[in-house]
Formats: sequence, C-alpha cells, structure tokens
Amino acid sequence: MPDFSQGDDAVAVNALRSAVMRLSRRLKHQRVDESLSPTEMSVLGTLARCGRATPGELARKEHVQPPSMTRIVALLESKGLVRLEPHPDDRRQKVVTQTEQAEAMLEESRRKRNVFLASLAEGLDEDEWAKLRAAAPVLEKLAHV
Amino acid sequence: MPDFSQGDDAVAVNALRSAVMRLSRRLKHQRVDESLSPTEMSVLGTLARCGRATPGELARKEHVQPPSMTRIVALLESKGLVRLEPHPDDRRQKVVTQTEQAEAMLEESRRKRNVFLASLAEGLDEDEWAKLRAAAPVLEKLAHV
DNA sequence: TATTGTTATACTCTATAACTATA
DNA sequence: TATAGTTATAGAGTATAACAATA
Repeated sequence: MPDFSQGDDAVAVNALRSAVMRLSRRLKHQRVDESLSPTEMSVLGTLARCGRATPGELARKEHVQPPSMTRIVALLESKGLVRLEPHPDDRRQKVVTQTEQAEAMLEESRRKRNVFLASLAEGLDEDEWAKLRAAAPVLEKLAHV
Repeated sequence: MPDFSQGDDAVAVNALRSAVMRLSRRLKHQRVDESLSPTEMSVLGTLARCGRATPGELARKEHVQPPSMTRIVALLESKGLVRLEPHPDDRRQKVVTQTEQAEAMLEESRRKRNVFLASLAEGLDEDEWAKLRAAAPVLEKLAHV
C-alpha cells in the first residue's frame, strides 16, 4: 500500500480530491435532464447496474440518509422511472426497479452528455483520455460503499 | 480526439461521471474541518495555488455565481482565513489573499485527510494507485475554467 | 428490542434579481 | 454603457428527530 503521508502520493491525493470536487460542481451544471438532480440520475445509473435494490441499499450506495432516499424514490416513481414492489421475504422492505422508460431516458441522456464531453475533450489528447479510461474503474471502486 | 458516441469511450465516460459524482458526495462527508463547506475549502486550496485572486476570478474557478462567492469570502474573512484588500488598479475590484492561519489549517487538513484516504486505500493495489496518480492532472484539466 | 421505511421540520448551500460604485 | 461586487430573497437538496410497521 502506498504511503500518503508525504511525497508524490500526498500531492496526487490532494490534486485528486480538489479535482473531483470541482469537476463534480461543473458536471452538476451540465445536467442532461434538467428535471432530475445529480443524485436522482445516479440512482437510475445504480439501478441500471444492479437491476434492483431496496431504498436502504440505495441510500448506502449513494451516501445519503434514508429519508432523502425516500423522497428521491417517490419522485422517480411519480415520473414513471422506477417501480416499487413489496419485498418477497421481509414486509418492512421494498424493492425498487427501473422501468423501460428509465432505460430509454438513460440511453438518450448518454447521447446528450457526449455533446458536453466532446467540448471538454478539446484540449485533451489520446494519451490523456487513455489515463482517464484506466482510472475510471479505480474511481468507481473508491466511490463504493 | 476520441469518439464518445459509442464503444469503450462512451462506457468509460459514463463510469467516470458517475464515479466523480458519487465520490464527491463521499468526500463531502469527510470534511477535515466541520465548520467549512467543500467549496470554502476549495477556495482556500485555489488561493494556495494562485497566491491571490479577485472574488470574480474565484467565482469562475469554483463554478459558483458571484453572490455566492461574496458570501464565502466574507465567511472566510470572518474566520481570519483570508484577507481582503483593495485592487491596486481598479477600485471596483478587491484582492483576496490567504492568511498564515489558512496555510497552517491546510497543512493540518492534509494530515487528517490522509487518515481517511488510507482507509480507502485498503483494497487498492499499487497499480490502481498508479492509475489514479496518472489521471489526477487530467481530471484537474477537466475541472478548469 | 432492533430494523426498515416514512413524515415533519430545519438547515446548508447556491441561484436569481435588483442595487451601488466604478470604469 | 458595461463591469465588479453586494444585498435581499427564494429554491433545491439534504439532514435530524420522531414515528409506524415489521422482524
């Protein structure tokens, strides 16, 4: 394991944190769907990967508190983007799944997003994109619960 | 320039955006100073790099609107973390600089931050960290104004 | 008694609009 | 007339606390 207390690792780690925070603010302004907040979009993305999850699991994955996830899921349901079903084994819990409409919206959003990313790409060369591609899975790992 | 409309680039780009948003939420909860918001910390970091800046420049760099930066700078000044001086050439503008107290706080914050990052590091191998180090400057480039 | 999810409420952060002062 | 910064106000998003239902 690397040593973060000094040297290049510490410098990189500071740069990383700063860049992630600033880039997240920038991306926030580039919503593909103005009616959905970043967390709401992220929940749909998580469901697309996981298939199904309980509200509690989603809250843990998205790093929000359960009441916040209640509100988010209710909003997504009212827009027809997720379905809420009773849990088969535990009547306290619920199961959240995405609808076909959500899947179509995610596909459309990817296309729109690329317009913005293409504008960001000006100034990046192939080598820099290769570094981003390589780091993406590692960032996902860090973002995990 | 890469092609984002399909294939591996599009997949990586989606993973990247999702990971940045989720990681930023996670980092938000790991504030080194509970009394400062992420943007306020980021402003101090920017000042540490740039030396000095006007409120307008800071607003552009941090991707917030000028009134928000007014509030942030006023709060930082009230805590003795920045100084506000008149602009030498233009009496409309002001110049913001960090104090010695801010510098000491940033140094302390780096140490505390590393405790959290070390816990995240469990599960990452040297190769994964190398990828993060390589990608950090590219992410900073994307975060730029 | 512990856990899942909800309701009610308050707070933090940021934005927009309107204003002041200077260029 | 345009620009830098401020003031006042409103809105989005999240949290905490208290509660209901189930384990």
